[in-house]
Amino acid sequence: MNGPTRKNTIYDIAKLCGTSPSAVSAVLSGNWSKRRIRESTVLLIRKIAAEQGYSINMQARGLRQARSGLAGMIIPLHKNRFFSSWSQSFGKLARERGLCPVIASTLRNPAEENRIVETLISYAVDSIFIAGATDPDALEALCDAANLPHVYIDLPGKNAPSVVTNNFHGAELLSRTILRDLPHVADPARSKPYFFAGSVTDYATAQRVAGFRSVVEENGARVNDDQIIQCGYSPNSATLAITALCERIGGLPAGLFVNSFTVLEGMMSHFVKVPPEDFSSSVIGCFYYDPFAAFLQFPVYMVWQNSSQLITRAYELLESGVTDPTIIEVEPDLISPRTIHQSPLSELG
Amino acid sequence: MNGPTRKNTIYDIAKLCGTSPSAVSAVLSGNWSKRRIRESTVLLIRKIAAEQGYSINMQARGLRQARSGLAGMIIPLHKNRFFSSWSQSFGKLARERGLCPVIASTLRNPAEENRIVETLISYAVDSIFIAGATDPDALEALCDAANLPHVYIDLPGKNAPSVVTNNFHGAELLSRTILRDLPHVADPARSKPYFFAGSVTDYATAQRVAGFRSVVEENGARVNDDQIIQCGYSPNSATLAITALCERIGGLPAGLFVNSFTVLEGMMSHFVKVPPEDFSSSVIGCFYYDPFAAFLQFPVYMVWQNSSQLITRAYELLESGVTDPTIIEVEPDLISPRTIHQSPLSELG
DNA sequence: TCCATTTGCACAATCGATTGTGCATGGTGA
DNA sequence: TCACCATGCACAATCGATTGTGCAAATGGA
Repeated sequence: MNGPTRKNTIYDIAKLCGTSPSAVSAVLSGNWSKRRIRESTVLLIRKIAAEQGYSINMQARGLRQARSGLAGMIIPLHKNRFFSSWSQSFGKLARERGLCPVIASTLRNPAEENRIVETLISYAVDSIFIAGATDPDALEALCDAANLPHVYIDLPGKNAPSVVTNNFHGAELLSRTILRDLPHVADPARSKPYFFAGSVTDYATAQRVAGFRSVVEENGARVNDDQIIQCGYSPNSATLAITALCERIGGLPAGLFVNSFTVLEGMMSHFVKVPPEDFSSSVIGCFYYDPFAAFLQFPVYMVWQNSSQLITRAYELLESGVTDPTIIEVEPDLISPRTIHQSPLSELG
Repeated sequence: MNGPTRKNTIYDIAKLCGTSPSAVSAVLSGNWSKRRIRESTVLLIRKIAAEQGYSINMQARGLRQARSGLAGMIIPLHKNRFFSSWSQSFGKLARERGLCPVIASTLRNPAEENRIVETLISYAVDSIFIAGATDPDALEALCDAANLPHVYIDLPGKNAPSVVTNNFHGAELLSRTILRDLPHVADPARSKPYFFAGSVTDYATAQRVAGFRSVVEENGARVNDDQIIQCGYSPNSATLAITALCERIGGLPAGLFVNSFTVLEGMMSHFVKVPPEDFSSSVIGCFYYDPFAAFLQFPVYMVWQNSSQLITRAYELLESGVTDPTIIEVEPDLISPRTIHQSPLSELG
């Protein structure tokens, strides 16, 4: 509208109104009553500011107030249904609080994780949500040095509060279902449930393996080492791993506990070569929910992790000022095959 | 390490080094040679700054330089494979340029779109990528008033450059495949291909319908209005729409062109009730790629949109200083059923 | 030896907001 | 009439960086 040359400031508005910049600031920042600005002045300043399309410079405000209004979050990846549902909730809650969300992905690269947290600190974010960090302790040190409130999501940190999915319960739920439906197979090697783990050194995976183990033992059986298969998280290695297993035991196992979405994705490349009828002697569960996985050629039980709860609890922790390493657990849900799960965000598709 | 009370500034570092703050600034911002700072001084300042864990205050720098180093992007939704692959590329390229990505989701709400762009302007982002806006012109006005460079993604704007998928070509590719494989069905109502459109007022959808129509007419047939079904984008309404169509024409149509991921998701609720053998007289294509959709109970042809190219081109436009309403088109690829497409990002799973 | 450069910084203004303080002005009560 | 208080602002310092300018000391050439 005005001049494309420069954005206007409270000084410009003040000149146009015939008032001082401090009056403009007081009016536009909402504390004009504290400063006893006359109502007519308030209206005038508001009118002129609106006419001029004034927009506050948050850098200047942040500098003065030592509070940026930015809410930081790091996630491993945007391009992932799981993490992106966290960002979605995070962004929503940030906006509701008048904050501007800054969500950066680290690509699971520890060096990049550090750099990104440093960047967020440079921009003076008021808090950080750390989700799926590979080296939480290093980030912890950075945040502590900068005196920056932070909360861990899904992977607990040492000296700060965390919100995690109750992986043990979720794994129990899924394992019980698998064992309940476990078809009878004569071959002992094929009659057992197998756990495709990605990597058991992950916090979440370790908890899930524990839940799986507990349910198997509840049923009077035992879990041998060969039932826990660590194939990493890349689809390719998952393809190789399931192919190798099926060759070794002479077919699909009676039960499959798949720990991750990418592992299931990789298995698909093997499954398409399996005759459909073979799936009738196999029950598959995945610690992950996907609407298409719900409609594959064979039934898949899934676990849905409540991302909205996860983020809501994390904000609550932050706002309650907790800094102890409290851990809050959120319960996941079991989703039956051929079910479209209606998450609170699903209508946004 | 030091005091948890306050972050240290160039003034603190200067005091510790016995130099002036301007020397510290020059050294840490990299233009110490321009300012003829002695090398020994450079090393000293760097050493002390590192020891103290100094981190620059980007608010102060941005205020002074009138350049924040923030790269803004708005998308409708994080929780969507499609948009999140854009954010992934956007974040990567921003980081490579030393920028901090700020990606906000608008939930397709025009009011929120406006508020978010205003917020980004307040934070003085250096540029904005506008993806999937519902009201591009309103955002255009805001950006123009703030003199802010911006590029449109996937949906062209009026007065600024845009990068879009070549929806016409993509639709031609998919339509040709559908028509090539179209099974012979006696019933004329069932023998035709149907286009499930979401809403034809969308720019992208209109282009795709045109591509579909062009291929059908190339084959000497015509597209009747009842072949273009506008069912919105919610899974629920898609379920109802496909159910209604199948009832009306007495079964699955010979060809189905599904315009969107969420529409396909909604159709699944109907498809699971369809006997598997019925799919043999039907060919399905979807303008969207999903690894699980690649392995459904029936074959689905898919179109993969090159998100990495889309974003790369957009950065190129921005950096070349183009402000005309140029439109750059990126070619999509056809993906056959039972194929896992290896996108440049897929190894990150 | 002396003037002219060059070197190596320090000083102070500046970006645009917030905020502590101070000061006219007007009204009120004694 | 005068002291006194409330009202309605304006002034100036401040946040932490950048940057134009100035100036002493060192260096070099004649």
